[in-house]
Parts: sequence; structure tokens; C-alpha cells
Amino acid sequence: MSSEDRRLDVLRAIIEDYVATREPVGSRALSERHQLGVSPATIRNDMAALEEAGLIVQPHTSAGRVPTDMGYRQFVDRLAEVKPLSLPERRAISALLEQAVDLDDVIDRAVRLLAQLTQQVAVVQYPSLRRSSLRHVELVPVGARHLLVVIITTTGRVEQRTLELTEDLDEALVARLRVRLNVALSGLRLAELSKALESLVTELSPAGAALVRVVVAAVSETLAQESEERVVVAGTANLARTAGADFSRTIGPVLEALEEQVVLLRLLAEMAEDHTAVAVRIGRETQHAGLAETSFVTSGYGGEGSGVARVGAVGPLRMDYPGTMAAVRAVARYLTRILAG
Amino acid sequence: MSSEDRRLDVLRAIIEDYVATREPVGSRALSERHQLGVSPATIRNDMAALEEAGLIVQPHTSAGRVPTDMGYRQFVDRLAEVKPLSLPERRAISALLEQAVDLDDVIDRAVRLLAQLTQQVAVVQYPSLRRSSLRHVELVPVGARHLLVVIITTTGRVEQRTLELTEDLDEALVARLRVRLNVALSGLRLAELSKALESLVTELSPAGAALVRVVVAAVSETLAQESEERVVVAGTANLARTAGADFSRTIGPVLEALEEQVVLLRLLAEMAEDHTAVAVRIGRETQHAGLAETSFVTSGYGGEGSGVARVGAVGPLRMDYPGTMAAVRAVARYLTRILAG
DNA sequence: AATTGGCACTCGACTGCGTGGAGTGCTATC
DNA sequence: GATAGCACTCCACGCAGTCGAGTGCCAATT
Repeated sequence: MSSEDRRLDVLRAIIEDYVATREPVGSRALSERHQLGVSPATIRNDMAALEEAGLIVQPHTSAGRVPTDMGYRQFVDRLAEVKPLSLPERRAISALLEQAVDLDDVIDRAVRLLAQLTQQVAVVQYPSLRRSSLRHVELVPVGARHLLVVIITTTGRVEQRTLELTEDLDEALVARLRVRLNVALSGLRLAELSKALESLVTELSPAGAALVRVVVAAVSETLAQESEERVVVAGTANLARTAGADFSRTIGPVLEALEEQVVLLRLLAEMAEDHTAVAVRIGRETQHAGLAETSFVTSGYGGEGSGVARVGAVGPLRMDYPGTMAAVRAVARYLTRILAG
Repeated sequence: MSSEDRRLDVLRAIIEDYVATREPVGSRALSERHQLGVSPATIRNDMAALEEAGLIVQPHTSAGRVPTDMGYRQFVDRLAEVKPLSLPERRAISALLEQAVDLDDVIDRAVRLLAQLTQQVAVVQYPSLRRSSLRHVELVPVGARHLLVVIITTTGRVEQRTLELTEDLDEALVARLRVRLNVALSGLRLAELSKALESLVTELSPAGAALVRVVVAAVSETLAQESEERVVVAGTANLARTAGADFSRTIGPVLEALEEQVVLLRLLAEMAEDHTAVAVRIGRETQHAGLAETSFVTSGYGGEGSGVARVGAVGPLRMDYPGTMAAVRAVARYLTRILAG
């Protein structure tokens, strides 16, 4: 084993101990608790090098070492092995999710489950509208000049929108339009809809141009809106448990960030480059001040006929990365399975 | 002024000072900051009496006094005047809520607004399904043996449910059923539906008893489900700001309680005796261990054609009751106006 | 009878000091 | 390159001592 390899072993050991004890770890403790085969003095040399490389720091002169963001990054990239969950754990996940009665229930169960498994804050994004396909469009006249448009996707998601019209409704026209819309659109991926909608306008125009245009506009606009994406969060209480130890001041900024759908959606989108793999953002990498002292572990789920979205967990920098990654990956997989079935 | 009256003045002064400073208040400070017209010694006598009555306590022998739950209760019941919001504040509320585009948006804006106004955790309950009335029922065949039932209420709320059938669907029957359901049910209050549904079953039975029964059962079951009620929460970060000072250990239990829809719904239901007035639950009165160190201020909103539900704020025992009550009441009123319009 | 001033007393908050121990970096040695 | 030894640093902790806010009680006053 080269001395370079041993240094990484030392880093791994430091992180494992620090995660377990929450206290800076010194060379003596390290040599006792791990079989590194070298003396504390040697470890000290390695530590000096790791510190030089910016992977660990000393809180103060006569204290042990603590990993930096870069240290955790190194650990996650090169050292951590995602340890699979136990069979009972997997059974429990599967059973719990299969009892769900509809999409909302699936998501709700998944997010609570993940929060409990990881003992951290869990986050689940609803399957994205844009990538799922259309199952049904419903037009409901409401009074003389209002029209409720209901859009239903193959994932079971329902979007609604009320239109205000400039002239009174023609019931017959509405009925015809409903049929035509559904014939023309059902089963299409939302991305493919724009063209289909346009040709529909030209085709139907004669019989009530104004109504058709406004409805079609509403449908495509609704579909285009990215703000339709939603994220649910659970387990915020898990933040409070270790608050004093893990966060320099308060958990306030973290809670704020978690309440901002926009922030979470941006982060999830950034991490979505690879759909299926588990992605990790550590500390500052989240690019958000409130989350600078947290790490974010996410995985994509869905696909194959259902929408695509992400699940994840948010916790302190000092988190059990292998365990969290395993739990996130497992929940993502079971979610995919449930939604495809 | 009787000495009894002065005692209550002293209680009021103690609460005001304690809320402002977060520190136990002594007789000297009281006589200086308030025009009570008596000496500290007299105040001390009154304090002894108030303590005897269980309205205030001393954290330790040589400290000032702190209000008890009972003290706050007394204050809220007999001493607090709800001070109306300023005109600009009311303008801002009105403007913000009026920009909302649909029900979800109204609720979302309302809860964030209230969190900001009160600097506490805000809670808004969706207008209850049970009390709103039915606008439309939609049946959507999905494959041969699945039927999606979509229920739309006058408040714009959409509920969905997927049915699994034991035999293949008869499209024509579904179409007929849709029409009949809507003719029979539209505009009825949900409470009145049970009977209407039953008579519908007997009327339609011959033409496909199984399908009709299963659909009707699903509709009434969905409507009956109280679990359909939802509460949204915002501003949990406001808890963290004063965490150390206001909560004996951590805010964990509070966050847990706030994540449990069931807990919130129970509390809101209990406070709903009077629909319009502002109700307050102080500390233990919430009957929930996690909320023993918080108070809950709520008000009903809605009615008149829209659903009925509650808005509220949750904060530390030591909260600005008059201000919070004013904000909650104002938001409730504007919500009522917006939903009726 | 209520109010007031005076006074002794209590007790937490804060400060300063000394000590112990964990941990380091450096240097000489194998 | 790895190790043992050693001097050094600095925090955490415990301990006294002081300060001051606040009280309760009592006697005097109105």
C-alpha cells in the first residue's frame, strides 16, 4: 500500500470517527480504533499532509482534526461504498409503499419513510408533468363566462385552471371541443403537445375561434409552467435533534430554504444530470447560503411510462453518507417500481 | 380603581414586559416602566397575590416573575384588546391575496403572508370538502378495468380516486352514468349527498348494477373521508429564531407536531366551536405534549358559498397575543372575501 | 386596611484563576 | 519512511469571590 493510499485510509477513518462521535479526532484515538498498522506519529504526518491538501482542519491548535467540505467530497467520490439495506428493511419499504392508494399517498408515504430511514429531512419531488403524458382533458362550464379546464396525466396527477371568457359560452361547442381535444391529445407526451395543439386551432377555428384559442392557450401554458412542479418535505424535526452540535448558529436558514419550493427545485434540477445514479451536494456546493452547512443526497426515480423526478435527503455535513445514499437509492428504486406497475 | 383591578393591571404589565424583554420582570422595573401610581413595595404585595392565584411564578428565589399558562389565559380573556392592523398593512394583505390565480395560490399566499405578519408559524386549512358543494363529477375510463373518478367542488378543489373494477367497462354505460350523476348531484352540499346517491343507485340499477354501485360507493366514501382535509404550514424558520430562549429543550417536538396533519386538524376542529371569532389555546390547553410550550391562535374563515375552514398562527407561549390575534383575524376576513368573490 | 420605606437575605450571573489533559509539531533515531 | 520522545499550546473544567437584582417581612404612615 502506497503512502498515498494510507493517507486516504486515514481520511476515511477520521470521517468515520467524526461522524460517529461529533468530536474532533486525534492521532492517538485513530491509531487505537482503527487497524492502520502505523503509530500515532506517522498518522500525525499524514494528517499534516491532509491538512495541507485542504481535506481536514483543526478547530484550534491543540484539538483533533475535522473534515472539510473537500474532505467529505473526497470521501464520497473515492472512499464510500454504498452499503445495501438489509432484507427486512427492503421488505418494509416495499410493503409500506404498496399499501398506498393513490399518487399523493405514495409520495406522502415515501417522504415520511425516507425521513425515518435516514433520520434526516426527506424530500420528494412529484413526477414532472412535462415528461409524463396526457390522459384526459376535461372542460367544465362554470356559469356563463367561466370555464374550468382539468388536465389529467398518466401518473394520475390532476392540474386545474379557471378561464374567464369575453363572451358567453356555447355549450355545444364546449362539448365538441372536449371530444376533439381528447381525441387529438390523449397519450401524447407533453413535450409533443405544442404542435398538436397548433394544428388543432387551425382545424377547429371556423366554429368558434375565440373559445378554441383561449382554451388551447391555457392548456399549453399550464403544461409549460415549470412552477407546476412540487416538492414535499418531511422530518424537519430531525434537524432540531442535533441542532446545537451541527449548525453554527441556528437551523433557521435551513428551515427557510426547505420551505422555498424554488430553492429545492433548482437544486434537484441541477443534480438531475444523471437520472438514475445517486448524486451528492456537500455544503457550499449547494450554492445556497442557508444550506451551506448541510449536504444533499438525491436520486432520480420514475421513468418508463411514469414521470421522472427525484427523491433525496438533507442533513448535516456530518452525516452517514453511505447509509443515507443507500436509503435514498432504495426508496427511489421502489418508487420507480410502484409507479410503473 | 379597586385593588383587584390594579392586580390585573400588574398582571398585564408583567405580561407586556415579559413578552417584550423575554426576561423575568421585577417590581422595580415594573413601577418604572408603567404608570401604576404605586410603589414597588405595593406591587410586590400584588405580585405575591398573583402568584398565590397561580397566574405568575418565580423561576427561582431571587428572580422576577414570569406569567404562567393561566396568567396568559387571564390576559387573553380579560385584558387584551385586539388592536386593528394599520391601513397600509390591510392594503398589503388585500393586494397580495387578490393577485392569486387559483385556490392553491390563495392558500399558499395566505399562509406565507400570515407567517410574515406574525413572525410565527402560520397554518391554513383548506376549505373543507364536506361543507362546500359539488360542482362536477367526471368519470374517466383508464384501460379496460380502471376508472378514474374526479370530483370538483364549488371552491375549485379537485379530488381524485382510481377504481379497480371486476369486469370490463361498458363505455356507453359510463357516459350515461356521468350524465346522471351530474344531473342528480350538482350544486348539492356534500352533506346532502348520501341520500341523493342512494336513490340514484335504485334508479339506475337495472342497467349495470355493479358499476353504478362501485362508483357511487367511491364517491360517497371519498366525500365522507375526513382525511381529505389538508393543512398547509409556513414559517417554521420563525421557530428557530427564538428557539433557545422560548423552548426548554429543542423545537423538535414542535416541528413534529406541525408535520402531523392529524394533530393540526384535531386542534383546528376543537377550536371551531365558534366559526368566526378568534380562538386561543395556550400551552397545555392544546392537549398535545409537543405543543405544551406553544400557543395557538386561530380564526374561522369562508362560508357563504365557499367552504369553511380555519387559519391560525403557532408561536411560543410568550407571544404578542393582541398582535397575533389581529393578524389572524385580518387574514381570515380577507380570505373569506376573496373566496366569496 | 392599604400603602410605603427600609432592610436583611437569597441566589443566579459573571469573572478570574489555576489545573489537567488532549493533541500537536519538531527533532533525533532506527 | 516510520517511530519515539519531548516541549508547547490551548481548551475545558472546577472553584471561589463578587455583584446586583429581586424578594419577603416589618414597622411606620395615611
